[in-house]
Amino acid sequence: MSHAALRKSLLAWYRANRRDLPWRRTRDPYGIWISEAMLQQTRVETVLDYWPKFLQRFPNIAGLAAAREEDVLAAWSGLGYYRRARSLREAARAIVEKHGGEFPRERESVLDLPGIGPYTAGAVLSIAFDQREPLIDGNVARVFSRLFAIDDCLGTPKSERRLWDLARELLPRSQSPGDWNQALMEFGALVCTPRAPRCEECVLATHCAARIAGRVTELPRPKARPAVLDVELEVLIVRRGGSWLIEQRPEDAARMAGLWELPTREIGPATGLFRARWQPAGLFTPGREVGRVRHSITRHRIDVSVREATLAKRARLPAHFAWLRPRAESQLALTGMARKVLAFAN
DNA sequence: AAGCCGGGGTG
DNA sequence: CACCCAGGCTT
Repeated sequence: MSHAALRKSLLAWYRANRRDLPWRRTRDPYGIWISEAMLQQTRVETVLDYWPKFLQRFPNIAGLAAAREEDVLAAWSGLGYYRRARSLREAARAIVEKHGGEFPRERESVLDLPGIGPYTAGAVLSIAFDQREPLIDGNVARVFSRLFAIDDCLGTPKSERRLWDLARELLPRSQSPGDWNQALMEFGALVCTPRAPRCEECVLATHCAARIAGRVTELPRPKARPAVLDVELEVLIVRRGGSWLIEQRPEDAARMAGLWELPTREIGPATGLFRARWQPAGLFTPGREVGRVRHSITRHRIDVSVREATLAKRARLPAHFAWLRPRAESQLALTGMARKVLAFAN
């Protein structure tokens, strides 16, 4: 299929099938940037809940730059990959410092911002500024690897180079590059899906190398995944009035730094994800188990034993403890696991 | 190049 | 269950 015919078919499909997503209703680079940061490794359905609230809370670059980090984390709470939130704020501050508060239009300047890599740079520049910049995300990688029967494992330098070369080559000259990039991603999300792709309704099927070779289900070749680790935790429900005792993770923690969680310790083999014993010792008297909760954090599969507990008499709580008042959850940067356990215990 | 970061939906 | 999602950063 000629590039021209390919573009025509896919753009026609996109015009007829594109979802009406809220961030597709704006041309504001700030809103588009926020959506792209949220969408990193995160499903559209999840972002639908967070994007409007985040924009209401931090309406523009200056507002985000002036915000306290804990407030940005609170708005991000539950989305995961919390470095994205910190980077967003840092990048907003850099834009105020170096670019007069206006989102930069030069690719190199955009790539200099923390949290923005090749994908996000291409997305914001093409969608917000109509620049002829390509992008590769998980969807586009899958579409291309099938369309052109690329055998190399995803993630290798060879396949990366090939994918970006293709993306650059296919980018239309006379049509909106933002629409084209979004058409590719939308097609991957709705038709050329990871499993059970809808080849019967695929407008590119007759020209799909994988389809012609009968290899759709074996492409793309996935990259090897790290082994899963099992973690066993004990989490305490300590009530005072209607409040719950919560504990802040250290600022220098490798993961979820500074976020709030319920008092937690690892029961099984230590992974370093959570502390090994209650701190300080003797503070809690654990009571009965009220239930178990399953959770996962990246490659860790977590089995949580939720226990009621009481504080020792005349306990002196260290400063990293606090009481979470009812209905104050939304204003605090709780971990997703803490939200899950609280919802369960309620 | 490989490992790491959250959390959840889906087949 | 396994897989992977509008990735980026660090080593």
